[in-house]
Amino acid sequence: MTAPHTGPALAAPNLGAAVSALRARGFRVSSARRLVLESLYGAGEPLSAERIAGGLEGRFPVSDLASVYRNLETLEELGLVRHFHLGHGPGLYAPAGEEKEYLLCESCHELRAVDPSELDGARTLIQEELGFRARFTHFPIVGLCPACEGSA
Amino acid sequence: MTAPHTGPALAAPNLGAAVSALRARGFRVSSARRLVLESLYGAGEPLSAERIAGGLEGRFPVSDLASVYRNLETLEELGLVRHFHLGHGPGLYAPAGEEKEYLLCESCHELRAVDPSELDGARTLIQEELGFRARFTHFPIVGLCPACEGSA
DNA sequence: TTAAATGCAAAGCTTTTGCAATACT
DNA sequence: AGTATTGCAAAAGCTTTGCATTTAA
Repeated sequence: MTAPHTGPALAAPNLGAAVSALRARGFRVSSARRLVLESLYGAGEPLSAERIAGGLEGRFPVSDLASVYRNLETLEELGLVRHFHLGHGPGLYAPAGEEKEYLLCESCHELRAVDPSELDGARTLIQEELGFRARFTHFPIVGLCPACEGSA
Repeated sequence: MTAPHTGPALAAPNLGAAVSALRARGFRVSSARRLVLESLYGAGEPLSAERIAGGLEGRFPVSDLASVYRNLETLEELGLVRHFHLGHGPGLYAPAGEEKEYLLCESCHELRAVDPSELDGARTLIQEELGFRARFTHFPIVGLCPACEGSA
């Protein structure tokens, strides 16, 4: 928690840039920390801490879960990583940047990832009507998918 | 979990109606179960299971946490109760019906409850554009409140 | 009477914390 | 060399489960 430096969010487009950002801010690049970044950038999908610590089914060495959590926290404070929740399971982590927003059907539990631009209409409307700048990135939008809405 | 009857959701406007609904469906009205309902209808605000079991600061007798959870689950399956999450804390429970939807500022953590009608514009737009019927009742909409949006 | 529901204890799952040992810079 | 970071172990916070006992109907 006591970090050499803490500043505003910055997203890195790839592993190398993330490592540079760490060094530039005075953070060490330990093997455990590098492993977390490699997993996140290598997976191409959001990961749970457990999955990262487990080595991503053989693609990476197994590592300590507590350290993974600590690194994810550090990386998130730095703005290199974000986490979100899709339901009652563990939190999911991904490199900051290429955010997706999620629609979760409360009936059939189908999960649909959409590009933020697809929700810009709603975002604008909410901002105009309520003054609130919505980011649907931390929790999914829960509701009924077209199929379940139809049969309701 | 093995219930005498399970059917579609029904909201009850008050304690008496909820008790009747229970009986009508063949569920027993035990003192523990009644206590959960009394707390939920009496509080006027969403409650955690822990708070219900704790007797709501003296307003009700202390009861068993596991039973509270089991009853909340039963009542939710029946459609008399719903639960939602506002952040990383425990789930919150309230009588079904008078739903609120929540806006949570990710910067100052201000929580704003809004009437569902205030989000109907956005709901309609999302339905038109994505075919998805959004209910912002299980997770809050996370983003920036007017004040924090202004200073960003 | 009898099966639903309780109360207690224990465990499960996710995340956090304390601390001595290690390793990055 | 000095301190950020690790690895291990233990605990914390929320929720679920097993089971013998109680109780509503």
